Amino acid sequence: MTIDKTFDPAAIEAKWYAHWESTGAFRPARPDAEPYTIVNPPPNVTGSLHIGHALDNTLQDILIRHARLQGKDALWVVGTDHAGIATQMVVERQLNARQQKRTDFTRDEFIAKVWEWKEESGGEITGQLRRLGCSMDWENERFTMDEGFSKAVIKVFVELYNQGLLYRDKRLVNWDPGLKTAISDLEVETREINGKFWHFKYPLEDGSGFISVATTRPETMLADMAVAVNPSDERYAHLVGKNVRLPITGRLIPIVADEHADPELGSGAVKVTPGHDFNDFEVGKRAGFKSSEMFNMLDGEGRVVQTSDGLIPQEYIGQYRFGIEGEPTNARKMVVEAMDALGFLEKVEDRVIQTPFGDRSGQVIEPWLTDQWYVDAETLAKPAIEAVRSGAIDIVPKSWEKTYFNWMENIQPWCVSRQLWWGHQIPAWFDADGKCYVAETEEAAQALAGTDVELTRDPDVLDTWFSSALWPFGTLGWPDQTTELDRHYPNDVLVSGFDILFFWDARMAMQGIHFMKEVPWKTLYLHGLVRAADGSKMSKSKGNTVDPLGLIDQYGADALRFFMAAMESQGRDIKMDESRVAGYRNFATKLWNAARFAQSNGISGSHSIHAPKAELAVNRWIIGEVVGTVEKLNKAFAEFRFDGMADVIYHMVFDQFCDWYLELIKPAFVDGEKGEMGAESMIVAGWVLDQILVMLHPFMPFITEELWHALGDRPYDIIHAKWPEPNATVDADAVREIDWVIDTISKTRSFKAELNIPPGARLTANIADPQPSTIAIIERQAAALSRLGRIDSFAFTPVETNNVAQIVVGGDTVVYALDGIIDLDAERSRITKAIEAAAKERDALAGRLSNASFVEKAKPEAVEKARADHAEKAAEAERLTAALARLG
RNA sequence: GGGCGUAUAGCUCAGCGGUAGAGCACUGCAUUGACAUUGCAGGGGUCGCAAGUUCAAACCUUGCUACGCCCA
Repeated sequence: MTIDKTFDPAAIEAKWYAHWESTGAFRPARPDAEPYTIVNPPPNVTGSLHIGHALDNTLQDILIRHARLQGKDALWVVGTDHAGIATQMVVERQLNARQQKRTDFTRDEFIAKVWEWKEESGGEITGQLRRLGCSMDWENERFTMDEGFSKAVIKVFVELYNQGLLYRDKRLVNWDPGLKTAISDLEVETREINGKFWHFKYPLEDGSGFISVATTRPETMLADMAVAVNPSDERYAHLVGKNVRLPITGRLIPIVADEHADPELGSGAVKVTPGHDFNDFEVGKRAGFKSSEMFNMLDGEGRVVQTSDGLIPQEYIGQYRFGIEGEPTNARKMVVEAMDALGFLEKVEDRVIQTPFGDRSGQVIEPWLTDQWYVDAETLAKPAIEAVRSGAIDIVPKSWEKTYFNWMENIQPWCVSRQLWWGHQIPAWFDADGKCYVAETEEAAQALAGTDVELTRDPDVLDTWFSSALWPFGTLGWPDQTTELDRHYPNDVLVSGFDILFFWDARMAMQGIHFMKEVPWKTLYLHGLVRAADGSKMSKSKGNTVDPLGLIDQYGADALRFFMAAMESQGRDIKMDESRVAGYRNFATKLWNAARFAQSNGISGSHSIHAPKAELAVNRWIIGEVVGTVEKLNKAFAEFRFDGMADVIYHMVFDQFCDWYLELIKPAFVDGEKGEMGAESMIVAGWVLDQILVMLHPFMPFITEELWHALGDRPYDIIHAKWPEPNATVDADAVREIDWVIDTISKTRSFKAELNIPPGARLTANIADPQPSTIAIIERQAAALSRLGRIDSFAFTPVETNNVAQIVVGGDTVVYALDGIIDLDAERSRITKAIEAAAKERDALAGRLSNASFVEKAKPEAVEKARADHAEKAAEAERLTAALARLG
């Protein structure tokens, strides 16, 4: 197969992906090999590929492809998340567009519609992950609500309940009045908004005066149950124990002493609304109120309802808590106006208020007293903390450990019930008295309750994260003891953005350790966010998102992937830089053309992963470069340094292989130069190119597979090739020889450019007093020196003229006679600059060496190196000085 | 208020104790032969500021400044 002149990523990407998938290349099919496992963070079934997915999945694919090349039984588990709230919102929006709403249907009808939507429109992202080249095990694609996974979720719920680690409780929750469901602490986002601070006078019951309170939520006074003052606050000591006659409702409430009241803030006295404020709930409990007695004055949408004492005036009932679009009035406004009319409004201040918002709905969260299910996270967190402390889980980069510990050590009960329809319905049934029976099936619950008892199932569903926390083992067949589970749990590494460290990673650690008695993964690799070019966070609302598919269309998936790897340094976000994506497209093109050159010269794939035997220095040298590259790559993989990996392979391909090696062996392929050198170079070049393709494959899977096949008839695809094991070492003699050649050529090019001598000008070189090794090198490398350095010949005699350009290479001074074309002043100034540079370094080293403390205290290697460097620089400066003198 | 991170060439970033690096951008030159999605050569940095530790600091310590994120 002849390689096309132009590299067209689109032409090869679809072809190879389909080939891999249809041949089962992504399946773990090496039962005798060491397993290697990653589970993919399941994207929302409603989702489409954004730039963050591109990063996250590229990193995972690099690790999986690398493991596969190492011969491991690599499994990359893939699937999608049912994403309770997000998916229900999508389908509800569709209904709204047809003037329908969820409640027009029965629960079963609605759920059927969501499944229908999922089958037709869900999972767009799975096709997009394929475009990125991700080698996931699609044949075992999972869904967090598929049958087997649902079984695992129900089992976990029941077991945690039976172990007392999951319980029902009446307490304040974060209630989202937009979505009309409880949400967890993590789903609440605190933002600062400009609000007001209202100061009210509350009249004392005995008519002896007033106590001032200030509040940011005046409407909640309809459910006030106390006024609190600080026990140390002498201004109010005499009032503690007295009662206040609450305006509007006329409720009689006590003045209590509580540390929560801050004497410095406002008047120092605060109103206490236990049913609608987290702090007040605690104050209320300390004041002796049971949670069942606490007043609730709002419904699920944030409208006023009557409190249990029936004291809220009728006109307030049904009013929204505060301003809402399209509503003429609201409870807040009415309370403030009423207090003003009564003469109880002292003043109103502007104030910045920390306000909780639902992260999905954007609504102001209402603390609301309801019955919900809670997981005892504190108990589950303990072994998960220990796992990181002991090193059973290695968090990379380590700096995240502190954040992990800090959160886990202060973890709160996790509210896991949601008032939605789409999700895992909670396996709990209630009898007429509200007694609860938790079991995996209705039959089992009935058995617990007794046959005569009529049961109703809890209508709520579980938090999506409750189910996805089981991903590392639920996808492997748990609770059944499958071979997959046995082989692939614990997973090797989890790759995730730090933004879901608490939401998902920590909860996986807790559930995994609890149910499997082993950590879910040995390494937790956390990466940053991909930011817009200006450093701002990408968001749809800002309109500054970059579409990874657009980048793939423009530059190819390989280029985008390489960009992600190259930019991924630990503990830092990635700023989008399209010019770098373009740069890596150019890199791919470079490789493509190098392969074309190889092919057109009859170079083809090798048959061994071990380095071929080589006599020529250039071949021994490039084999050594491969050895060095493999070592550096292996180290970077061991340390999860993706940027390091990219850097190493990039320079190997571009600099060592294309810029020098191919150029140096060209004479072997050109008639009239050195045809007899060709055979060995062809074999070595073919082998080196193979090693490069394999090493590059995890980063650029498409182009490497294409070139792999273009360069030979292969017994297997590159996706299943073997990671390089050159079985060779770096050859110091070869390195010295090729370094001399490269240095001579570079310095010759450089002086030409600086002296305005055409780069094509062919010159003769003189070395008056060459070292014997130099003569041998020149004999062997004459063709390369001629072709790349434009040096026709070397003479080992002094030149006759003073019109010369001179370069110092190692211990040799190479002199070019340039009568008639050289600008001697320019050459003098060029050499003077070089002398200054060498002398500066020489003197710096001399200064260091003359410092007795350095020689005494520094590491011996450092002293030795300084001596050697000093000798070298001194010799260079001396040679250059002599060269300058020769110019007259 | 607590924690974390970042500050290095015009831009995006490596380097984290022994002579400042890459890619892009910029300047000059080249070019029919793998490659203009090119090649060669070059200019450009008191490594945020200050003090300290050390024979030696971009790198370690402390403080400060600026920016970002997380938690309360």
